[in-house]
Amino acid sequence: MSTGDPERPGFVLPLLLLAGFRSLVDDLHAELARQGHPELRPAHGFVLQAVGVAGTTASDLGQRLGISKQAAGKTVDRLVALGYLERADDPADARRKLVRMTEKGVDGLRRSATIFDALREQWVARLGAERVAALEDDLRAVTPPDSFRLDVPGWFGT
Amino acid sequence: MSTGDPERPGFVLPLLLLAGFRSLVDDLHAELARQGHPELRPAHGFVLQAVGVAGTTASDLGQRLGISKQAAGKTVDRLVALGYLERADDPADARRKLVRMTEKGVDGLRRSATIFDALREQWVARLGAERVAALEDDLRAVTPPDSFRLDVPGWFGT
DNA sequence: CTGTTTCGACAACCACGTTGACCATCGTAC
DNA sequence: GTACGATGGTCAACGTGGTTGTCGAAACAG
Repeated sequence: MSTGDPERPGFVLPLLLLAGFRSLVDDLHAELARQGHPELRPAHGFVLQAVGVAGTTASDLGQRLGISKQAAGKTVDRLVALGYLERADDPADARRKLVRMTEKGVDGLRRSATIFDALREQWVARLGAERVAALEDDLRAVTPPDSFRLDVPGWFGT
Repeated sequence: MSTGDPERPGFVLPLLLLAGFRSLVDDLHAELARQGHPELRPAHGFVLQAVGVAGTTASDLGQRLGISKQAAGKTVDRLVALGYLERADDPADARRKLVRMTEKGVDGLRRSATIFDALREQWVARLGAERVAALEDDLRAVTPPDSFRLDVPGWFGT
């Protein structure tokens, strides 16, 4: 931080983690915008990932993301409006509405993966493959295995 | 991710970074709640940090956090309502309203620092001091030096 | 004294989350 | 076969953390 205060050691670790994450995500979306997906927002990639190629329902999506079914439904609405997802009726159950990726959605997700791979390569180029692998191993060791959620209540919120 | 898809290598790095950050922040706020600060939200710590012991103004705060002065003002409103910040007139400039931490604010910030220190110690206990230091060094090497911002547009937003 | 800049506030809006309520449908148990 | 509980989707109201645009009051430079 730029504030002139103590700079307790503990503060820098979370800040660095956040900075690393933000750095990757910012770079990803700058590149995605260049590749024809300027509307894709950081959270959208996670949602597309959670929808998966097989498709899902809003309720299930909510569970996967650790958010309410209503929130999941709203997010799906936005992605549908942007053309990344589409809804279809489930012939076997009239209550359910299947959520599937469109071609555009698949393209966005595929490009995201490719760009993330390239960004990881940049880290490897700068740090060396072992350091990056060690970083991942260490983070895996200190984070709960189920923490691939994307709830981030309110982001940071509520 | 639990989705049965390719698991491109690039995807896991940002996810791990986020998981590490979230893990620290979640633990921090669980402990802060236990220590009498249940209302403190993740973003608030960064704001208090940015306000600093010297105090500041809403506009300046916005610049430090990389957000608009209006957004900074609203955040200050909330922290004031919670009793963590207070506003005072600037005797030298009738336009400005100084923003300062209250005793409660100082207490919350001090406790946050202490808890973060303890959490870092847990990582050291699990990974060893050199690995944690290496992790920090590596992250510093791959993130822009100015990236201690807390804008996170919209979270992840807008 | 006048014009420009700056600060704080207000209003409208958006993204993303929350609860609570409600209706339609499905599956089961009787 | 029907009544009933569980499930899926949606609507409404709300909270938080952002955005932009406008505006008045105070400061400052000419």
